[in-house]
Amino acid sequence: MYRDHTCNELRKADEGKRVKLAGWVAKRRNLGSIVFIDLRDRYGITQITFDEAHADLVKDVRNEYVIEVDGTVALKQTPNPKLETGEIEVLADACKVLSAAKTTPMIIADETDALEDLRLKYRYLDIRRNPIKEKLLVRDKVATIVRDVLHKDDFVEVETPILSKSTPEGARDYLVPSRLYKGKFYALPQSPQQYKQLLMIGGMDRYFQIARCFRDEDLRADRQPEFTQIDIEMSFADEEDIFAEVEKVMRAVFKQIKGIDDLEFPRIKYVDAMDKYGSDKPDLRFDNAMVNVTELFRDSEFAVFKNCVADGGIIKSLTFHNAADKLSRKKFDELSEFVKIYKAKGVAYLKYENSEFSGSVNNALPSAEKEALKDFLKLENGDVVLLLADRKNIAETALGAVRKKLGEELGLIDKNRFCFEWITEFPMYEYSEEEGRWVSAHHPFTAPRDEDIDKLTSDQANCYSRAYDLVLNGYELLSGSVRIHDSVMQKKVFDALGLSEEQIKNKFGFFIEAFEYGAPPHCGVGIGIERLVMILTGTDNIKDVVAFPKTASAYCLMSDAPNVVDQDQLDFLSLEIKKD
RNA sequence: GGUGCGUUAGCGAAGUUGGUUAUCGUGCCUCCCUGUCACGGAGGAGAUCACGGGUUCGAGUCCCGUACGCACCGCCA
Repeated sequence: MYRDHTCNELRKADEGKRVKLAGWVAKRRNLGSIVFIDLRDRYGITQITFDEAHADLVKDVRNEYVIEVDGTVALKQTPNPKLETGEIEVLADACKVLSAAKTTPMIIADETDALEDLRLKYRYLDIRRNPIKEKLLVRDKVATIVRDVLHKDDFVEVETPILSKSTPEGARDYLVPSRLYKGKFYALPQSPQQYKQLLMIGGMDRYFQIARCFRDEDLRADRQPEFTQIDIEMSFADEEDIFAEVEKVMRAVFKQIKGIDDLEFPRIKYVDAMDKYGSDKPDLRFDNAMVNVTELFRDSEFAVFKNCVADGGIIKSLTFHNAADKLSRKKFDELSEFVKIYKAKGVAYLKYENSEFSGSVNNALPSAEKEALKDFLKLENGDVVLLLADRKNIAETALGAVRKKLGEELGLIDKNRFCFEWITEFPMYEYSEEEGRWVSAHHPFTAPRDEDIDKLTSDQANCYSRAYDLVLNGYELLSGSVRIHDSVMQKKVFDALGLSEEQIKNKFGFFIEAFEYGAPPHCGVGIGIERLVMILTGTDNIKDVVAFPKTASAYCLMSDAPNVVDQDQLDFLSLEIKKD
């Protein structure tokens, strides 16, 4: 036996007790003939004291050595309120080195000066630090709560294949070459989508899985190439059923982890979200909705606005109260540069202070137009109005990005709030310039809105679906949809996507066939567990909640994956590496 | 695929208009210290300034390219 207590277990009441602890040397403080060691394990830290008679025991012990210590619990002369075990120490009389350690390349403490790339290279050391360790513990807790809630509601956890079939129409797949079938490939699942729908056809009624998913696309601060989804599917259910179940899961998670039990789940249609917030995942922790002011400037004396409207564009406004003295000329210049990222030409602004206007378009706009704007937006002294004129989607997206940026910079976001919203009725299709055809906005098994069924193949641009997202604090937490369970309707969607009989058969053959043997109405979701844990733990970096994450270029700094393989391995797979 | 920022002892940073021996903090090593908990004090070691090329009498500093890291746009059914 290496230990009979953990490093966060002993308290005042244990005074005099003989104990055995084991862990890592977090810190060694040598005061001459007395030596203090902070012993660390997963649970916490306990101070071990080696007095004059025993100091020699740890003469050669250094930071991060793994040691086993015997001793007696004693009260500290001066307690340390920063530690849970701060009132006691263990007076050691024996110490055994279980493992020596080299000097670590980074300081292993809550506050480390190491940058992220070094922390990724030595991730196992980083995991010893509380900030990372605690996030992994929260993640474990979330998974436990989710399993608990869903099991109580009769959901069955079923594992689906990792070696699966390449799914066209979507993200790039990670491919795995087959040895037995020369020239053929498995694909790692982007999500268990088709399998879970087949489970519904298999009568599995209520399914869930904590499922690893893989997408070979470029990364972001909130996106990894492999990630985990709480995947749920329900039969004989529609939006109301799945929303209720997801809300139940979220309430349980936030109650047990955050002690919060007043969550709300408002619903916003996709078109309204884009109109008001310029995003399909708006952060509703602050209001500041955009307002369409196109009509006010249809006949504007300001040519830029007038021409924009004449060309079919729109003008969006965004107001910030009491911000006139907080936003400088320089900041607006910066914003005008910022919106160019989103292909907008720039952003204009007006300040209304002391009942007077100023700002970039103050001179360009006649008083009457400014007064009309003031009345329309009910402007008050101290207000700042940003105006962006452009094509509809550019104006919405660019000003929406400004909304998010200034919301953060002006401190409008209450970090302690958790604002959910369901975004509903996403477009059924998006036009792909690249492919020159309509593609599924969600996936081709998504059901259209009942009232749009006649638009499926005739008016793709105005056809909306029964797809939905759950957004939390500006993050897309989950996506889902009511699925098509009718072969005839499915055929129509494939037609709209321009897929031939042949292509349908090749790409989805087995899946389509299954629907001919009795498919129940069903719907489901996939909840991104990393994003949920990110928000619960207050980080904006997905790597913080993944044990062994990849870099922004999908590389593992610790293991150096991906790597070159032996010629033998390639030969088995009948693969040849093409020279550039 | 694109844009921006970054790369200087183990780690984190400074380094001015290009100019002598590259600075600071921390970590590491040695010594001193019986109540520390970011212990304290004294001393010491530790750098091909990411890589390749160029400009220059002279480059950590300026220019070009490459690699890597980060963020964003495209992408992510």
